Amino acid sequence: MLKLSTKGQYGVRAMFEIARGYPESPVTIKEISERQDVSVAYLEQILNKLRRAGLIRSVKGPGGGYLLTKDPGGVNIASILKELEGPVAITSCLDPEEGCARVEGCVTHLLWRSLGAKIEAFLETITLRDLLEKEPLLKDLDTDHKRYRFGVA
Amino acid sequence: MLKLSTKGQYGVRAMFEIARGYPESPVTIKEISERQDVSVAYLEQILNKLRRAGLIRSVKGPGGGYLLTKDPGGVNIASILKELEGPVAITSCLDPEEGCARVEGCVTHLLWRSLGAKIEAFLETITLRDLLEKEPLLKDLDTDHKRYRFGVA
DNA sequence: AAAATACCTTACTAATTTTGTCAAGTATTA
DNA sequence: TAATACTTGACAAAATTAGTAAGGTATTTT
Ligand code: FES
Ligand code: FES
Repeated sequence: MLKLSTKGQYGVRAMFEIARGYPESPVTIKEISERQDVSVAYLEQILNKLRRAGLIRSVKGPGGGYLLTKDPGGVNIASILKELEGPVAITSCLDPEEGCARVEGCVTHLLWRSLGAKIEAFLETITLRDLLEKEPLLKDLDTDHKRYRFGVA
Repeated sequence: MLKLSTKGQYGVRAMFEIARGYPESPVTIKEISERQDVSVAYLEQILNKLRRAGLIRSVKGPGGGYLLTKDPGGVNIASILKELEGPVAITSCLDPEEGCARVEGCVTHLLWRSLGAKIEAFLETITLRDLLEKEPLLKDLDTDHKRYRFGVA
C-alpha cells in the first residue's frame, strides 16, 4: 500500500549522486547508472524532468554531466518526488486536476487530506544534505539506530 | 504520488457504513452501495476480504447484512487498509515478500522505512469511532477546522 | 415447501499505469 | 573532426487496477 514508483525512487538516488559532486564536479549519467544500478536510458528520462524543473543543470560535452542548482541542504525530498510523480494525493479526490463531487459530506476526505499533509511535511524536512551526512554512518551498520535522524525507533 | 487504490478507499467508506449499524443492525451490501456509490459486485469482493480478516461478520438471509465484530473505537484505519492493500511498503525493498540486496549501504532505505512507519502510526490512531463522531460535524461545513481532530491546520 | 432475501466464490477482462527501451538528434570540448 | 555527453519523442511489454459476470449457498418468511 502507498507505493512509490521506481521513477521517484531512482530520482532521489540519482539526486544523491549528483549532490556528491556539488558544487563543482558534474556527475555523468553513466556514473549514476553504475553506482545506482539503473539504466542510462531510464535515467535520461528522469533527469530531464528534474532539469526542466530547475533542480539540476547540465553541462554538455566531455567533462560534462549534471550539477545541483542549489546547496544540497536546500533540496528536500518532497520537491524531487513532486516533479517525478506529481503532488501527494492519497485519493484522486485530492488531486488538483481531478476533484470529486462528494467532497462535502464525505467522512474520509479530511482523513486523506490530513495524511497527505503529514507525508508532505515530513518529506519537506529531509534534504539531500541529510542523505550525504548519513552516508558515512551507514558503514557503521544498523547497530546504533539512535544516531540516525530519521530512524524508526 | 502515494495513491491509495479504490479498493482501500471504498473499503474504509464501507466500514464506516457498517459501523453506523453497530452493534445490532446489520447493514446490507445494497445499502452501502447506494450510500457510498460503489457497485454491489465490487463491494462483495471487498467485504469478503474484510470478513475473512475478522473485521466484520455476516448475517445471511432476509434482515441480514454485515456487522462489526468489535466496537468502532477498536477498529483503526490501518487495519482495514492492510487487509485490502497489504502492508505499508513505500518501496518494494521494504515489502516483507520482496526485499532488496542493496539494503545495506543504501542511503534512502532508512528514509522510506521511516516514512512508512510514520504513515502507519498515524493511520493506527484513527478509528471508525472518529469517523462516526466526525459525521455530524461535517454539516457545519468547512468553517471551523480546529474542531476536527485530524484537520490539516 | 417454496419464494424471497442476502451473502459467497471464482473467473475473467478492459483500462490504466508503470517501467522501461530505442533511435536519432544537439551541443561542447580536445 | 572525433569523441563525449546531454536531449527528445515515440513506442511497447509487463504489471496493476478496477471492476463485471455468473452461479452458488444459507436463512427467513409465508
Ligand atoms: S469520495 Fe471523493 S471526497 Fe470522499
Ligand atoms: S535500493 Fe533497495 S534498499 Fe535501497
